Amino acid sequence: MAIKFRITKKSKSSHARVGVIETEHGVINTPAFVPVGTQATVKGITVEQLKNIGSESLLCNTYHLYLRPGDKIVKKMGGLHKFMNWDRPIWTDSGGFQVFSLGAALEHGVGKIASIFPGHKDLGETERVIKEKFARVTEDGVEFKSHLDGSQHFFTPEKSMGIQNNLGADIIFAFDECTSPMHDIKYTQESMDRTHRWAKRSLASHKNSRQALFGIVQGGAYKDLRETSAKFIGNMDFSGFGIGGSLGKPKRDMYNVLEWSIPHLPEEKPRHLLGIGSPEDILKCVKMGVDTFDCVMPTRLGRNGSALVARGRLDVRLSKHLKDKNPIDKKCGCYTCQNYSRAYLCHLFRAHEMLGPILMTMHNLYFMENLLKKIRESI
RNA sequence: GGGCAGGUGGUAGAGUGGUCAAUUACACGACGCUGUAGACGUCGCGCCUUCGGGCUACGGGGGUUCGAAUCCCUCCCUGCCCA
Repeated sequence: MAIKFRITKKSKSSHARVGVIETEHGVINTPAFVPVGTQATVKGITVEQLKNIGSESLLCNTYHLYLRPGDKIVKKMGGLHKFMNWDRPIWTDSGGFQVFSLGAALEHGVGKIASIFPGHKDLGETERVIKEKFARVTEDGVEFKSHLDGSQHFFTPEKSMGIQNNLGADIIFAFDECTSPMHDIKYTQESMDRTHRWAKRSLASHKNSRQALFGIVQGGAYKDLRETSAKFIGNMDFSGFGIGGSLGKPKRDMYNVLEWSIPHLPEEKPRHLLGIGSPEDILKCVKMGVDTFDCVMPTRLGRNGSALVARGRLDVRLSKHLKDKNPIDKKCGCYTCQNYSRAYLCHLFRAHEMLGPILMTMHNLYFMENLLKKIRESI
């Protein structure tokens, strides 16, 4: 086993648990938030800053690093840890999400959590988007066009494993297809069955004993499918499990998905909820038994001017902060709040100074780290 | 005093007889962001509106024309050059 997972405490009032994932590059105390560093960097901040914030691991993306600089180069440079100078645990996403974000998501004009229903769309627009679709799914794998130069590529479970092996993360994911909330049950089931076959192939081609492979539960927002998928994937010899794919339309769908899936996953292995990470969601999902989360939200929001605060978000770009001497949050212990006012942050964003996104990213990641720490202590 | 070039919305700067309330950018205002095609995107940005439209606008005034930001006259202002 490339990792060890120890559950140190279980909640009496919920399915929440406290634990530790031990890897070759150190531990991850769970429940944990995993910052996303798609292109071998958490946008805007150094690994030193990330460590000071307290992040114990980060997640990079197979698709992006395969296209640039190329997994072979990363391998030649000594692997991701050495390449990006991060000696703590790293996760890599399998590239399956890009099948979605460059394929169905573009086609349907939605995210993982749909906020619109079909029927309102202009047909001409839809048609055009489909024509320009970047990804095509077949039994063997996914044919896709690079978003960088339009070149053709083909990912299979074996190829994803090979790339992730070259990248050298501690925890890697099986190749899957992330379905859209707009997919009907028929397509979602076909896709899920295919993802199951891909899971077997991923497992079969996974040879590197230093990496832990996580399987991914799919099945959209359909109860039967989620249960089937959780049982199927949960019974396989993975080191942990990711819950991915469409999480439905309204928010409660997502919680249903977890309620349908988690009971079928082995208790003693870690569970990761892919791509979810708003504070409210994490609070609820931990109670349902999720151990780890990765999400671009804190970094993206920060870069775009929104700070996470106890009450929700605070947009420092707003004119009302122009003369505000207060920090984002007086009680926050992060570097940004210890040293800078809202007025200054507001100014940085208006002046398009890069320090703005940097300071805000630091605040938001600290907020998440602090949130998860409090959650761990409260279980 | 003479010559030349100009004066367009918060700013810069298009437009040079009708399709112009006026391209575009910036600024400004608001909203959005959940395994990152995202330090990004969307919307608004003369006034009023029952959202159909109405009204006032391209330095000021006058004129030509069915019609002027666009052509003519005049005044004012700005910049550059010469004295």
